[in-house]
Amino acid sequence: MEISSHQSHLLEQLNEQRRQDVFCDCSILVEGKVFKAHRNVLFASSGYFKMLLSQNSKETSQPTTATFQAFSPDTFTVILDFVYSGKLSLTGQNVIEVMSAASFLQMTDVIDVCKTFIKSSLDISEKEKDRYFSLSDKDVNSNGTEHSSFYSSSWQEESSSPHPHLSPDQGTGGVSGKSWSKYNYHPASQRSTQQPLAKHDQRKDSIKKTKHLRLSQPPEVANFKSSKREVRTYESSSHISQSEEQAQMDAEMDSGPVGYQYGQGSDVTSRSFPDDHPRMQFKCPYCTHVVKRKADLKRHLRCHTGERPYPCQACGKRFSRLDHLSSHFRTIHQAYKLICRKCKRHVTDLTGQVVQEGTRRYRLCNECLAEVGIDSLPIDLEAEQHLMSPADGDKDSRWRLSEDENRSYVEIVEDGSTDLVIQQVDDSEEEEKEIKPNIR
DNA sequence: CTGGGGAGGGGGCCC
DNA sequence: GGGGCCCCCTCCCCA
Repeated sequence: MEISSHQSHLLEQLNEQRRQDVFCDCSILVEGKVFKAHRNVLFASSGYFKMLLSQNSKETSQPTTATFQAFSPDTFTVILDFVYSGKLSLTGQNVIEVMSAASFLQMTDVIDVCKTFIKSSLDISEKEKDRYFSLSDKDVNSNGTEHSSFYSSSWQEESSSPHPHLSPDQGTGGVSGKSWSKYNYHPASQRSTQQPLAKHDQRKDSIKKTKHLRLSQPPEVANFKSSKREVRTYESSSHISQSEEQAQMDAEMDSGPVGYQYGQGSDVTSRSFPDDHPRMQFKCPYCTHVVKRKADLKRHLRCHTGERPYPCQACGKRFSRLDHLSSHFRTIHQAYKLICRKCKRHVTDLTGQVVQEGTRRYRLCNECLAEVGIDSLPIDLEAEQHLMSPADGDKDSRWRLSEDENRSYVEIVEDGSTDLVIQQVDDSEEEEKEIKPNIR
């Protein structure tokens, strides 16, 4: 026999105990404000606390204290209220900081809700939403919550390793003495967190990891991806009514715009970036990257969303940035080195072809091509297909091929002065499949 | 095994 | 705000 109200009642009781400071065995100090809580509850709700308390599980006799300085008491209030009630009070003003705090505290549910909240307000995310929420492998948890696919895939792929570099022992102040008192949370701008990856780009994992570790920063830094992975591995006890949450989020969205500006108020700026003067900052909701310009954030976000709106008209390979497409086109399709890779003789497009081998493209003269074998797929044939039938999502006239440009790739190659034809398209599923082999 | 080069990708920043 | 350039990094391939 099961009493359905038991869980909520229990949580209410715990929340009441917290308010009255009854049996609270944990103090969290956030910018001078002390929050009382129960270790058990924190342990069960946050991967961060779980690990910290696990490290100090033998020291249960002493009340513990944690100190955070990067997020505000208000933010932690939202977090703590969620822990004890399952209700997350998100607004356009606090969502970034709540998400940042949640990512540090490894609270997956909160992150997901924040992510959805932000995503729904992002103009660039419209088509991405379609992709992630309808086309890609949906990840629906027990509450019916949808997770963006790249998050879930990342977690699943690497769910085995406990985060190696997020250890309380490596903490900023370290875990002092018997407990984790003085365990400080570094400002977001100083953290090196792992960025969630686009699902198709697993290789970047190692790239970014190495890069970020090298660039940074204190070793105690929480790895964003691995943190979430860890949290997911743990059985999170923090539940949230998604329908309620969605309704709340919708209400929030209706109430006002959600900006990415991080630190509109000097309070936020000075808190999160203590070394900086109060100025406009744009913080990535997926990682701790901070940029000065909104356009740069928009560009940066593509590395998280996997959006590649710039397909190469010659080979179909897609790029997240126009300048990368231009660079690709110059180096690959406007080949300056008109020499046969094999015999090193000068070769034109009449006497040879551009051959693709894996990600490499090079020229071979017809003779060497015959020696190598007919099986080598001339890239030109493939490219011709693309040029002859531009992508369907060509909604913007400025991306359209001009009459002069709208000729076969063979023609273009023959004159040796191929012009870059740029076309911005939607990321439809079909196209995604079509070009997938080209995306590494 | 190693070093060099090609290619892709991300960030900063100027125009 | 977008385009574009520069710089840097990593991965991959090849000699």
